[in-house]
Amino acid sequence: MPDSSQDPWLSLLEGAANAHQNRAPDPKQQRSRLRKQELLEAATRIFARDGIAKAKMADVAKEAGIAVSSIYDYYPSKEALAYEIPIQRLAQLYSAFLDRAASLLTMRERLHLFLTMTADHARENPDWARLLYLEIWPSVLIQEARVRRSVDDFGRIIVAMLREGSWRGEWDPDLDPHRTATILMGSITHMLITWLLYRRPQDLAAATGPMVDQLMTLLGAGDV
Amino acid sequence: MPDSSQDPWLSLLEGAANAHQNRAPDPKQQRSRLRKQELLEAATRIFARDGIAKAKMADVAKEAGIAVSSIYDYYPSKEALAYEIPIQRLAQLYSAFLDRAASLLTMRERLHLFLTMTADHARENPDWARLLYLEIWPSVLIQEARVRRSVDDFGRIIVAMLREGSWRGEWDPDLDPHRTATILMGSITHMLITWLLYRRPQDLAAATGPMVDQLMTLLGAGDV
DNA sequence: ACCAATTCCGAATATTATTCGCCTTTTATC
DNA sequence: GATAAAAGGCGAATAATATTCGGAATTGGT
Repeated sequence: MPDSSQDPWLSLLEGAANAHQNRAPDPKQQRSRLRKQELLEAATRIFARDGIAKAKMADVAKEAGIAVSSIYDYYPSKEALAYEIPIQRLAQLYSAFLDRAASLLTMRERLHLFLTMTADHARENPDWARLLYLEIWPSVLIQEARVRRSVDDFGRIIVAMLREGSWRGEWDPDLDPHRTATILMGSITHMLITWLLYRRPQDLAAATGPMVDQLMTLLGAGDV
Repeated sequence: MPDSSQDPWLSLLEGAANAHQNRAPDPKQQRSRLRKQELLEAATRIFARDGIAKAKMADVAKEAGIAVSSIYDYYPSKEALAYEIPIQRLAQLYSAFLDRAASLLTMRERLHLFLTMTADHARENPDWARLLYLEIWPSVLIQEARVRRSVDDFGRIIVAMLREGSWRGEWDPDLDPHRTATILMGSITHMLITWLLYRRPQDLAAATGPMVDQLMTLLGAGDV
């Protein structure tokens, strides 16, 4: 295990990758654990199709093949059910990035990878992405700490990587990390939103590379 | 009046500035027209505070000082009421930009002004901005043509200005206008979302200039 | 095989958007 | 300024749907 105490961005990332851990223990019976996961996946499909507000618990129950009232044995409310969805997969993304980032040498490469993986992750999980980017990310209503943290970690990771790169001299040390992070995150999420709503660009995978390349030019050249 | 047939971006902008025109005629009685506007403003406050989904029509009615059932004399549903809000003010923004853009000479200056005015408009109308950027813009659910058009016009205007600037040689003609527009819009809206949710940066007015400047460097230098 | 905990479900309950019927106010016309 | 027609206003139903409740069925451990 790398010594994360030396790298603030790394320890932040490790924390984010583990943030999905429930405080509540898993259900006792095996049947229940399976059902809980099935239910979450059924809910993802229904919520992505109809939007959280308009989706009916009756439809979720039918999709999952259980009774409406049984949903409440697993999640206390429709909201709680909806908010559980992004947490798991965001943590997966952070975790996968953690693995692959280790073998890279520069922060520039890592930043490039992080943005690319974010787009790929959305492309591979479009239902989840609809829910996250179109409904949950910008929601005024989310007070629940775990959700907020998962989402905010995204920005914190980018800011930390930008700081680390400045420190290492990979780009202009005067670059404002928050402003630059806003540009990077905003551009990627806006590309994803456009794709989710209109399927443009048609070939998201092909469009991601040039987009990230153009964004990286913002960083300019460093003194290395 | 300028000859908009020569400038695609200009005719687009003129169309957008007039898009708020209702097809339905205004109510006959003056009392009613005032009430309708008051109701819209009361609804803006309540929806911004609670979110559209959680806001109660009873609260909107109380805020507006009328009976719940009277709301339905003006708007056919809660959704229709919510969606009316962004249309009006977006058209105001486009219209104000149209006025001020006329006196500028370069597309670079116009693009700069458009982005700056967008941020200022949100800062001056935070309730409206919460509704637009946090709830309506990314909503999966919006099929209503007028709302969708108002929002999409924003992107179309930027793309048209980018094309015009390329044509005039103000920047690299190979710049992909859609990709660049995604970066510009995404960055600005993400900055606004962060401000609306967390009030960071604290001084949005002061942060807007540097943000727009940094974005404009993406365009590079042209052959002029 | 049996017990206790868990899971499941149909039937209430509660909340809230929307509709309805009737009364009041305004506007137009003379 | 009287009157009728139209528009505006509201309290009381109605309807849709999230959530709770009580008890039956299932499971896992012994």
